Formats: sequence, structure tokens, C-alpha cells
Amino acid sequence: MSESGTLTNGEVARVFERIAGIMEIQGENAFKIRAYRNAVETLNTLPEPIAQVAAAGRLDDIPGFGEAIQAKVKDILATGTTALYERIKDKVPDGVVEMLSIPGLGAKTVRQVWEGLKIESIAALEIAAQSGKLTELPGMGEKTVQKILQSIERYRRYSGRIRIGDALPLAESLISAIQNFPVVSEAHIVGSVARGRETVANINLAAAATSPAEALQGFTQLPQVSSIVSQDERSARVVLHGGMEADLFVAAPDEFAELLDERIGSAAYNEARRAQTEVSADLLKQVPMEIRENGGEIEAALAGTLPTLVTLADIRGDVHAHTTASDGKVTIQQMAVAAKAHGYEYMAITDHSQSLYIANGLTPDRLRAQIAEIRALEDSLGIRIFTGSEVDIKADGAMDFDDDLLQELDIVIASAHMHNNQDKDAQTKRIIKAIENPNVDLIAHPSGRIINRRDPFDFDFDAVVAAALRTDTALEINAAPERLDMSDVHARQAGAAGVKILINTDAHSIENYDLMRYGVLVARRAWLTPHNVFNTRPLAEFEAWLHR
DNA sequence: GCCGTTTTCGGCCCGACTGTTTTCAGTCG
Repeated sequence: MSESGTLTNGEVARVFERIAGIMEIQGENAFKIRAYRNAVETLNTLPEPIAQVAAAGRLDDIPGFGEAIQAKVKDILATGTTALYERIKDKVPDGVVEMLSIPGLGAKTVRQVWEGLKIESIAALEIAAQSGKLTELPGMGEKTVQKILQSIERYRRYSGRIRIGDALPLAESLISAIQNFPVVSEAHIVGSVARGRETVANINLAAAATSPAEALQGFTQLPQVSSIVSQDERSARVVLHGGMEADLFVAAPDEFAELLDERIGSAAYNEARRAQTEVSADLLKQVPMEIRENGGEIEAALAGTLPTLVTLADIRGDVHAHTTASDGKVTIQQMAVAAKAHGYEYMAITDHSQSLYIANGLTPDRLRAQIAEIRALEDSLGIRIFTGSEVDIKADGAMDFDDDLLQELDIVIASAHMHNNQDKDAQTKRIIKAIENPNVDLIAHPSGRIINRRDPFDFDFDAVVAAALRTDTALEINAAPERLDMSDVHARQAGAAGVKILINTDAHSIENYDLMRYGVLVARRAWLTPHNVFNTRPLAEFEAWLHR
């Protein structure tokens, strides 16, 4: 644990996460545990550094931060730990707490595995599962063991890759510090973060410096840095607080263009570029960073057919958002004001439908009251507010509201949140049935994946694209960094087929509107232009499509 | 542990799914 006074929100959150995990295994009060987990969630989504909030004496303003959690935040910021954690940390081994991150393993099972079989790590759990020892436990059958083995495999596959939503802000904080070094004339994020990949293994940065040695020295001494892995005359690799690795590559100013050229594209891109002798450096400069993946961009540059990719400035509306009526954090009015502040011409309120109890989904009566509320508010706010709903797709593909209610809404978003373990054929039919409902305008987060946590469900994407095209139904690029769904690959396929694509943040708070840029990154990686992304259209044209 | 004009205690998101259980516990969203 770092002793410095500049702990990140993520580091503070990790202490609370460990506390919650230990308490959970010890069977403490579930609500107490939830209070800590809520604090973790809050810290991970807080729009400013918790150290700054604490320094300004504003911890009390954070919802869910009461007396006890505030005191612990202060402890952790000052000392890297807190008395409660020091008292309980040795009661449960770290490896046992880590087992909680295996999907399908809850606190009760972990405790049983630990106390019953003396298993104290995921590796030991895997061996016990393979040898059949695990089935000695009561309630532990062959199917459960197989599920655990699959979960361990998936956990291994996911770990080590950081989501772009975590990596990009960290890269930006490093680059702005580096740009302030007197010897540095220019510095940029490069590598997979610059290309906007959905997950990255590390952060790569490049700087032009009159004194490379001084620039590297400054880099390794930044407060974000926890330790130095390696260093030579032209580069340094460090580990950041939180465990991510970051590399800085340095060149003299007159050699910097060449360095950037080498460090932005993927390995496949660099290889293809070297093989193409007729392509000039000037021509390659026109290739947008995000598509330097050897996916046809070099050929397009040569042919003069590079796309003009969609930008954040092209977006005119964000039409997927939640309020306190379901699981959002603020009111209709606050969301509308925030959307207007983002320069949008239109937005939509799309709270969850009745079946999603966990998110306090709206009943038909509550939704009708909300429609009236929006109509009464809209004129005073200076932004077009579409009435809408994020309606659950039921197991058989039917919508969670009757058609007469759906017809009363400006926009209907269909989402598969539940019943997603059906076989490929059934799942595909179900999504297509939703697409074919004439009231449905958009399919949200089509694959249902949660990056690093849940695989996409099994469905026939080709058939979904064909159905969307046939019915003029849009498909979403959900910009939430844990979703980014459609993926870049699916979005490119859908865009090339001519399907309307909307990029939405699925905002549950005002701050969430800022996540739009991650959705735009996905769209750019998918070669999408403003023509493909329909929420770049002016209000009249967008509205005409909704009422088609 | 947090929260609150039904405030200083008693609630706190609640139903579905899965596998194993013989009537339900654990996990998840």
C-alpha cells in the first residue's frame, strides 16, 4: 500500500473491497457489507479525485458516505490503510477473498471450501475441482464443479486486461504531467489506448524531449508511479499504483514523428505498413489512429477511400438514460439540463420496465405519470425530451409492456437483461421477435456482455443485422466502458450492412453523459461515419425516423 | 453501515434460476 498522499480513487476503493470480501466470508450483516460495496462503486465512478474531495471537506456531500466510511476514507488517504482493515485482514487469507471473484462462487460456498477442505487459493480450488475432491462438500454436485472450472478459466482469460474506461483517464493524467516537463515539447498517448481498444494490457506514451534522460527521470518520479520495472536511454517502464504498467518512449523533437508512427499502430499494422513500399509516410498520416489495425486501412489510404470517421462533436443527442424513477441517480430535469449542457438537441428518458424489479422498473401507471411529467417540463428546459422506456424483452421475445402503451412513447428501447442463457436458436429468435415489433426503435447493448465479467450471449448476429435492416430498427453502441456493446467488430459489420446505429451512454447519472467518447471510439474503430450513426442527425430528421 | 419530518430505530431492491435438496439454499442481476 502506498504511503503517498495521492492515492487514487481505485486504491481507496480496493481497501473497502477487501473489507467487504472478508466480512462477507465471515458472514457479517449483509447490509453492512452492501454499505462498503456501495462505497466501492461510488469511488469507482466519482468524477473527481477522492483526495481532492476530502481536502475540501466535502466527503459529507457524497451519498452513502456516513460517519464511519468518511473516517475510514480519511485514514486510508493519510496512511494507506485503516484500523478496521488491519484488525481483520489476517482472519481470511487473500486467496480466499479472491475466490469471491469467480462467478458462481458466493460467500457461503467459499467459506465451505476454505474451512471444509483447507483450500486457500484459486489454484488450489482448481486442483480440487479436477480431482473430484470438491464433490465431497454437501450440496456440491458434478455440474456445479464443471461451472466452477469454466468460471476459473474465464477469470484467467480476463485478468490482466484493463478496460479502456479505466486506462484512458489514467493515461491522460500521466500525459498531462509529462507535457508539463520543461524538456518536453510534445507528448501523446500511443499504443492500444490511443487506438481505443476495449481492453488494454498496459499504457504506452511517447514524448519529444530535448533531454530524454530528464524526461524519463521525471516520468519515473510521478506520484502515480509505484515502482520502476526497467529503464534505458530511450524508454522507461513503471508499475502504477493499482498494478497497471506504463511505458514512456522518448525521442528528440526531430525524430518524434517517426517514433509516433512506430508506436500508434498495432503489430499487424506495422508489419503490413513495412511490406507496402509504395505507401508514403504522408499518406499514412491520414489513417485515423483507431483503425491502425491492419483491417484494410492501408489499402483504403492507397485507394483514397479512407472514411471520414464520426467524432464526438457530431453527436446531437443521447437517447438512453435513467432517472430516480428506476435506478438512475437524479431527476428528469437534472438529466435534461445536463444533456443540454453537452450541446445536445435532444435526449430521451428511458427508465426500466416493470419486470426489472432489481432496478425498480416502472409499472404502466408509473410510466404514464412520467410521460405526463416530461410533457409538463419539456418547454421550460430548451431541449427536446423524448418520452421512452428501456423495455425488457421477455423470455419468448414478447415485450414487457402492451403495444398500446408502447405506442404512447416517442422511443422504445428493447433490452435483454434476463433469460439470456437460452440456446443460440431460441436467443436469436427472441431478439428478432423484439426487432420485428413495430413499436421497437432500438436494440440496446445487443450481446449482453460485461467486459471482463460476462461473455456475450450466444446468438446469430448476422440474422439480427438482417432483421434490423429489414425493419429499420437501430442497433446500439452502448458507451458504458463495461459494456461497449455492440463491439467494434459487430458495429463494423452492422454499419457496412447499412443498419442505423445509435451511440448512447445509458446514463444513470449526470457524469455518465461524459462516457459518450468511449462509444465514439468504438464507432471509429468500426469505421463508422456520421452517415452510419443516426444520432448525429438533426432533431427533425431523428424524430421523423422515430415516428416512421 | 447508511438513512430519515412516519428521524435516533428499523428498515434496507426482490424475484428467477440452478442444482441438488426431498422442500430449498445459494447466487445473481
